[in-house]
Amino acid sequence: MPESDYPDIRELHLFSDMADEHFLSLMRGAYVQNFPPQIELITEGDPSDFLHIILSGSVDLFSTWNGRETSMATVRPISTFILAATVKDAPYLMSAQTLEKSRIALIPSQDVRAVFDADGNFARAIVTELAQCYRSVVKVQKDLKLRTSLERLANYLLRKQKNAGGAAEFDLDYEKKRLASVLGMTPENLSRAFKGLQPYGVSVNGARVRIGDQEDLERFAKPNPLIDDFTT
Amino acid sequence: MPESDYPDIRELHLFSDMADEHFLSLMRGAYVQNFPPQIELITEGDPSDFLHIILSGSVDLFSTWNGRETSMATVRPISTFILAATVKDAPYLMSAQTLEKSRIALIPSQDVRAVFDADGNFARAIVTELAQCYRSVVKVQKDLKLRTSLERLANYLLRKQKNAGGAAEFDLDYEKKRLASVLGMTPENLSRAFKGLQPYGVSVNGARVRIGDQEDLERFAKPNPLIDDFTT
DNA sequence: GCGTCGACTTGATAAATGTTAAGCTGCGAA
DNA sequence: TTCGCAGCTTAACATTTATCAAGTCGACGC
Repeated sequence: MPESDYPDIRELHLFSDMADEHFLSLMRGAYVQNFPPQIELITEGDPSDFLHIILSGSVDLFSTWNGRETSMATVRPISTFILAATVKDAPYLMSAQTLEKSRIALIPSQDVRAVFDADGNFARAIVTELAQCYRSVVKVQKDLKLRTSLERLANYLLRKQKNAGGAAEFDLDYEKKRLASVLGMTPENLSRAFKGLQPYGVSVNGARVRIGDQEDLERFAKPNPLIDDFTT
Repeated sequence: MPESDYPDIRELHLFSDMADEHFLSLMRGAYVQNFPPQIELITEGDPSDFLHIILSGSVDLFSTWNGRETSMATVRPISTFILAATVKDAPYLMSAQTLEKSRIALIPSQDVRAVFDADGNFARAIVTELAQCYRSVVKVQKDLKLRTSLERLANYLLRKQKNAGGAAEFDLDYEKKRLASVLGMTPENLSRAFKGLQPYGVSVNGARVRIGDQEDLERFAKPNPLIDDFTT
């Protein structure tokens, strides 16, 4: 891996507290690759040979069963993914494909496990990261089980709006087909759901969303930090 | 905590490799309590003051939103729960209530975090535990998003059967109302789903389930280790 | 400009799931 | 024993969501 990439990775919470010696040993075995869009990086069920770190671009994590497919999450820079499979030395549970041109660092899983055994700070950082991941998935599960698709969309839009600094207008950051899959519905149903939110002041034009009356939408969506706040 | 409880807890993977000194310091601050059935041990949103370890009985983890409630998981001895909230010092995401008379150990969260900082072996054990929890929730999410309720029930029954040693008959281990909630459906729909599995040789009498033709049911259920095998 | 393609939308219809209400059944208390 | 109740089932109906089939629209290449 080019040394110019070291600082970005070193800044990641996961690597910031570990000993230099261990960090360098991880980096020596790692390499960086550029991938075009729509490349399948990982296939679920395969052994977890590498811990992946996305440096630029974006990656979709998805799963399939019996001819069906669903999008589980989207990964954006700079973060790792498939950490749990790496530390457990277990098969990947999700597949991964690039959504756009992406730069990705790959660290051999056995190196990660070796350093994890040797460096307590690294182990502790992994704990924090995994706890975060776990809590995020629990929130998604609550979202899926407790809300209708209309409510999921409404809360999704409010979260995006918050991310966009609270602006009344913002852009969806991926295609609607994928958004539908993330929210656990069909594209057709997503179209209808957007219509269903019009009475609460939501309008859409392509990828551009406008929330006319945030309070009105919130009265309907009833956002809850124990489901919608992914920072805690 | 009575010293007679130490060995059971010490055997838990989470505590088996840590230094004696640290284990004892955790136990000194801990205590054990017996709870009657239907007692709410934890309320979601509360600060995570204790790591809980269930020594006997069983505990339901559930969540609520907007007047709705869903069962997220059931915890059985001997294991910990609410580990992620403890290590992150973040609010509980789920509530917990005893299903039956239960004996539960409580370790102050701040003690866990302190020992976690001091003991690398403990930190590593927490990583393995959290990775396991994370992967389990991902599997549940795949189950929810990729399968219909009939398919979820069919695969649930096959998993239970495996747990029961492959016997053709076995007992459901909690009431159907709760099972319905775990599987993400209403009790009425669960009744219909059991009927819907009759053509595949499933019969039910109270809590007793009989799988007449396992292969036939498997042809319908299409179980997949990346969803249904909770040991990896 | 023209055609083509993919993303999205729309409407009609079907399937899955939830809701409401009623009734059954087994069990424990009076 | 009888009553009352909780858990479960059933049936009718309502709602939600998916599926299928057109149809619109805009981007792109030729």
